[in-house]
Amino acid sequence: MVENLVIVESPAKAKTIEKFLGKDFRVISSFGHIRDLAKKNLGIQIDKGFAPVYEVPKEKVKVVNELKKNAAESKNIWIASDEDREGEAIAWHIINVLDLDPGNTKRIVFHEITKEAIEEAIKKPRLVDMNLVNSQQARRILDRLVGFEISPVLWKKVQPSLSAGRVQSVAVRLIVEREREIIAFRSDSSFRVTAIFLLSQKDNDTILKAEASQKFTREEDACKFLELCKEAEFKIASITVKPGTRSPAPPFTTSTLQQEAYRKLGFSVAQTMSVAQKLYEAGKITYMRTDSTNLSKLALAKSRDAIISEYGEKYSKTRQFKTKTKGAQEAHEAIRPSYPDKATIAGNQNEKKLYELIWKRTIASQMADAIIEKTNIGIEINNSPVLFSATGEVVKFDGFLRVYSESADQESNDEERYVIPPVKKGMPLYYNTVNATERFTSPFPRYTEASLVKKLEELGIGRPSTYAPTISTIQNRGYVVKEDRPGEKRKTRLLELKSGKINASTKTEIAGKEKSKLFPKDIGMIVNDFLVENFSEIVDYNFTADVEMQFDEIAEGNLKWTGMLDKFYSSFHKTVETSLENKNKKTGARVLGNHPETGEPVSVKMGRFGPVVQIGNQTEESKPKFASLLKSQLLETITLDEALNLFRLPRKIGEYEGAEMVAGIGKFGPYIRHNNKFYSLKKGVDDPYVITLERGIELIVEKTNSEKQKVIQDFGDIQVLNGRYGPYITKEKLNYRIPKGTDASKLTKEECLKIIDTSEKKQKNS
DNA sequence: CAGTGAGCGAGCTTCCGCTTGACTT
Repeated sequence: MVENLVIVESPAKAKTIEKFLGKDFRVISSFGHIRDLAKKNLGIQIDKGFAPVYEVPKEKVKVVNELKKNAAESKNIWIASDEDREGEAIAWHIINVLDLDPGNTKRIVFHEITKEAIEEAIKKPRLVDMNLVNSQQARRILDRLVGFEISPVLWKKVQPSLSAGRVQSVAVRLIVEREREIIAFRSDSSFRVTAIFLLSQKDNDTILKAEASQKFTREEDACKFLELCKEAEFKIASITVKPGTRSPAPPFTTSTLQQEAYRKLGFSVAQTMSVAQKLYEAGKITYMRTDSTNLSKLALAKSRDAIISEYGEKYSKTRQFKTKTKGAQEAHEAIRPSYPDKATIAGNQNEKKLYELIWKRTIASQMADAIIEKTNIGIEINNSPVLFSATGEVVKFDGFLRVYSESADQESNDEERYVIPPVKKGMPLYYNTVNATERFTSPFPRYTEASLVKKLEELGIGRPSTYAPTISTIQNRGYVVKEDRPGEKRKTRLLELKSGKINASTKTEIAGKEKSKLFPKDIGMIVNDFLVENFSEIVDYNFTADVEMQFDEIAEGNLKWTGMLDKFYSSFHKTVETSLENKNKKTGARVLGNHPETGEPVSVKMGRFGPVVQIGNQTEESKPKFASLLKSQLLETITLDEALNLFRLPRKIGEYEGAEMVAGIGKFGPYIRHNNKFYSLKKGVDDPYVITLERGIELIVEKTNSEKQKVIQDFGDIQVLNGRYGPYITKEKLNYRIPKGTDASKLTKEECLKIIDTSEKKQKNS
């Protein structure tokens, strides 16, 4: 018999707590929820007051048995799941599934994993709070109703296997609407005038960079202004110095960690979570799924010590940050190093990098403000009312900046902080260069995974444990895609005034280049439009916030959960039925115009295998012609010309060795086909619309040669091949690594078999 | 690996939030 059994949600937490509590306590984990609505069917008996049908999922049976066994061996049972509505529900499910006595099972909570906090919690056990449990049940059931009633509508009206939900559908909506803003955006340009001034005509080294207060829409006006500058006298008219301070950002929550790890380390949201999980399991950081910016007293004290010993007393400033996020439940601490005195850790590169980021952010949050001095200098011109101004910044005391400063989402175009040379009012200045550069306005940027998480968090949609999975879901469903886009060339004009001469030139720059951004796909746009038309309430940006207010009321005991669901469902279910009334499917169909030669209608729509262009209609005599859209094209924006162009491929380009050569664009990009073999065209070099027979032959020869080099040794069923990462052995479609330092060209068949054998054994053991 | 665009239609797909491994490459 064990005196005390403590049940927590996470096994890593169990391990830590067991150390604090000593011999009389055994600590085990439930691994999160142990029970959920039935997987099959709805799992809700709507006509019986929304009675949920709970079941222990297959993968949780083992855990549940383990919990039962331990419970039977223990005198006192303490349930220490998190203090939020999910945690409360977990406690309630445990009591039910293990058949414990609700009056005699002790519910305890703590927000930080410190000895003090746990001992304190043990002193104040309470009972399970049924109001909180009911608010979780309302949340769970509402999500099931929304997801499992709307998704089947999509299967009927749009395509099978699609999905909709309170969280994912809003995430898709954000991306679709942003894309439409970008599509509708028309760029403007204007000329921005910048100058480099010299303090004396003799000294070329001390310069003052400044910008004109006025921009010019037309090139002639910019040019006229430069003409004035050519003759002008410049003088310093004003100097203003403003002191200011800058404060550190709060310690990391899941969302801010994901954002910073993306901006500073280039990690995807999923990658950040997986590395953080490793650090957590190794005891190096606190829990990584949190919405709280709170630090434990212990962490505050340890950080303070670390700062004072490393940087001195004046760099320390203990702060506690208030969590501002909508709907935050604050069951945990912020994400911080377990031991703030350790600036670095052992581990792989990514673990080290992420740890250091967390360490810096935490430490910086406990450091003094930086003291800044901003200087603004006004420069007058004697022959024009336009002013120039120079701004500079001097850091008087670096404070937290010594360790860390937060990155911004968009790289700003402004030049980095710049130190103004010593100047005096009335001082004359001499221009070195004055440039008028054409600058284009840009639309709102597309979302990255991380900036989407930020936006969702602002709207109070989703939870720390679901940000990463939500982003995967909307990509897996094909609603959105994360990719790079090359951008387009654009011409910009540049006027340069130097040594009394104005020089005009045209430059090309790349506009709209994107890296790892989220783009909507046609099916995402179609589903979104369908949901906005039929379920505007659910995909409203405020829907979650509205129902969250009601869940809070339930948790407070002011609202009955079944009543809340009843009210929601009666109107929601009506919209489900209305949405099924319209017989037509939603295909995103759009008529582009008529074929210039045959006059047949040309249209686009979502077909069975993806978006297609169609020429003509199905009649008794004739079948329509079809062509797939390219990956970069959207149903919504494709033009008649672009659509017709798709029918020019596949294209015969000639004959080679008695067989036809054809150029086309396939699933994996542009190709030529010859003798039923495919050869990829070179990116940025070849174009399937214009590629010639000669170039095609070149590509075929090139590929055949490299294939020849690919086979190093051939023993029939076993081959030694040259791959992307060097030589390897292949047998029955399985690949094996060759030990380092082996000469692949001298391997015998026996040696190969030996390598295969040992590597298979290794795999079995690991 | 790279095509297809209708055809009978059974049976399946799907949500959000808690937690980790078990998988494969």
